Amino acid sequence: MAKDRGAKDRGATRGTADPARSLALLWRTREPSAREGRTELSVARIATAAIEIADTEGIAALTMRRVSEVLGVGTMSPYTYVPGKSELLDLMIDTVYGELPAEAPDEGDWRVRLERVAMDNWDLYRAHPWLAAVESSRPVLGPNLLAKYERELGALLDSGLGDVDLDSVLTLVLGHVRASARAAADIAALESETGMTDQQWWQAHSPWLAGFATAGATPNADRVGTAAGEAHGAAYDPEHALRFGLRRLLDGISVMVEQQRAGVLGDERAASG
Amino acid sequence: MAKDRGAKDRGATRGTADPARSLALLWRTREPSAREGRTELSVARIATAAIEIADTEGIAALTMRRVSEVLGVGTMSPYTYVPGKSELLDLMIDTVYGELPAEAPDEGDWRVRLERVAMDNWDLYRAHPWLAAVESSRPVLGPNLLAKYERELGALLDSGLGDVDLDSVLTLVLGHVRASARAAADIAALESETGMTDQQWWQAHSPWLAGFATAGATPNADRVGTAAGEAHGAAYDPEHALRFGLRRLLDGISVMVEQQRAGVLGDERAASG
DNA sequence: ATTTTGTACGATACGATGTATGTCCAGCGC
DNA sequence: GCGCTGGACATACATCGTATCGTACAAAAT
Repeated sequence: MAKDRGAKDRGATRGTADPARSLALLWRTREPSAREGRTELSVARIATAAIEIADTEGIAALTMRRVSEVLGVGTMSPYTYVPGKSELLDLMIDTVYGELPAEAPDEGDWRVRLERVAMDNWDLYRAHPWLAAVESSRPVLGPNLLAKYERELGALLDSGLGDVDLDSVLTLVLGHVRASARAAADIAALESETGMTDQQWWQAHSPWLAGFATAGATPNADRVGTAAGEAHGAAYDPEHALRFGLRRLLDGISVMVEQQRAGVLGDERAASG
Repeated sequence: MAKDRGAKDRGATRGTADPARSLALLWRTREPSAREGRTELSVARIATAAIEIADTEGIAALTMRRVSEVLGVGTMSPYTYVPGKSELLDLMIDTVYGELPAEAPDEGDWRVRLERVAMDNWDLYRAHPWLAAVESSRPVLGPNLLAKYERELGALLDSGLGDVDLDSVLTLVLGHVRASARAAADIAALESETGMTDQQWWQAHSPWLAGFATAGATPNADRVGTAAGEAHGAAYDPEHALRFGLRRLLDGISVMVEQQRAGVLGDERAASG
């Protein structure tokens, strides 16, 4: 009974488990059931149901019991096809990557293409808000993630950057998109949980705050906070944060690309490591 | 028994709960126990213990039972001082903000100062890796967060940017630092859980991957992935990602600052909203 | 046609977790 | 002395992931 647990369970919202099993799952090593008995379930059906739940009810509602319920089977039945919840998350992730455009953007220069790549990712996050919260820093390299990486690198080849910088640039931009998407998903989740808009929330609590804080002690915060709040209609506007940050990033990357072309840039990593 | 749960519990690792209670907690509305009976516990002692646990054992190990155990009291005793786990997280967050430097950086121009602000935040995340994972998009404005915001804005005043852009710039840079810190904490957690370095992990699983993937189908990914892995000694190097991204961001922000000074920049938000 | 076998599926149960609830007890004012 | 108040705690419950083991049925073997 309950043999060597202890390191398990905690992977609840963490998309990474035994990678060999996840890899086998993602690349569909398992033959589609040699004996062909009664096969109500399948890896694909389970993944689809799980994605549906996470999309519509939020990642917190994604429990194995709920998945089973949606599929109309017993609680433990999905475990025949999927080793555990972590592997299921890995599977969900690689599955939705498959919804990205199949071709690398080919119009414009690297800057136009990179912006396009960023917005494609943004759109995917909007379609599957749980994705940003669940991606791991040690991703399981499924077929669709591999294809995604290949495609996105392809969009940057004409920048003239070296391979290492190529990876750094892509990681940086996609990291920004992911962070914005995470924030957006957080806000949406909070709004549906609390039944209050961000704006309503701040309005409801600023009187409290005013009561506690010493008046005039934080002039910059008061002034800038108010200005930002009014400009965005909220304390934080994810869509604005995305575009604002993307513009600064692309400008900053342009500086690097031009330095590189002018031969000015030595080996930058030597100075930063 | 267990009346209207359902919207509770899920706040497990989410640092936001009933904000009025959190605010009252953070600003210490509650008098320090008028009756002075046997007072073993206090809000401060609970917060300190919780931070200690999260620092040394990871945020996943932070349970109410563990907190009570460390304090040497019964499981439910902390609830006398703290309404719930979410509020405790809010309290922990504002408490560690208090460890940041008390004064705004005053050497150099805005760029030097902003970089300093970024690195101060980075250092805080290194000291408390759980922080990056727990900060909410709807933060509870405790005294230390308010002071932090005031101080960080002060470092940027000489940039000549307008109030709204000031907030956007700060949010952008701190978001990058936080994302890097989150990634670093993720990696560290994975390494201690799995007992494997990122590098070891990739080396152990690249044979698997090679077996699945079609050889030669993804040349860019293969080449760039290998190059990046060798350059950083891992698939992802958080410290490098932090510095690389910070440089691009500061370059990009410089472009904006100079455009602003030259009067070139109209109202950017009109075009992006 | 009958037996065997392997696998899909499910019922039950366990440990972990947040926290509601009711109780006990120490110290205070009277 | 006596009741009151507020701090501390033991117990219990719902929910979650999942280990374990039993059942039923289709394909294979006879």
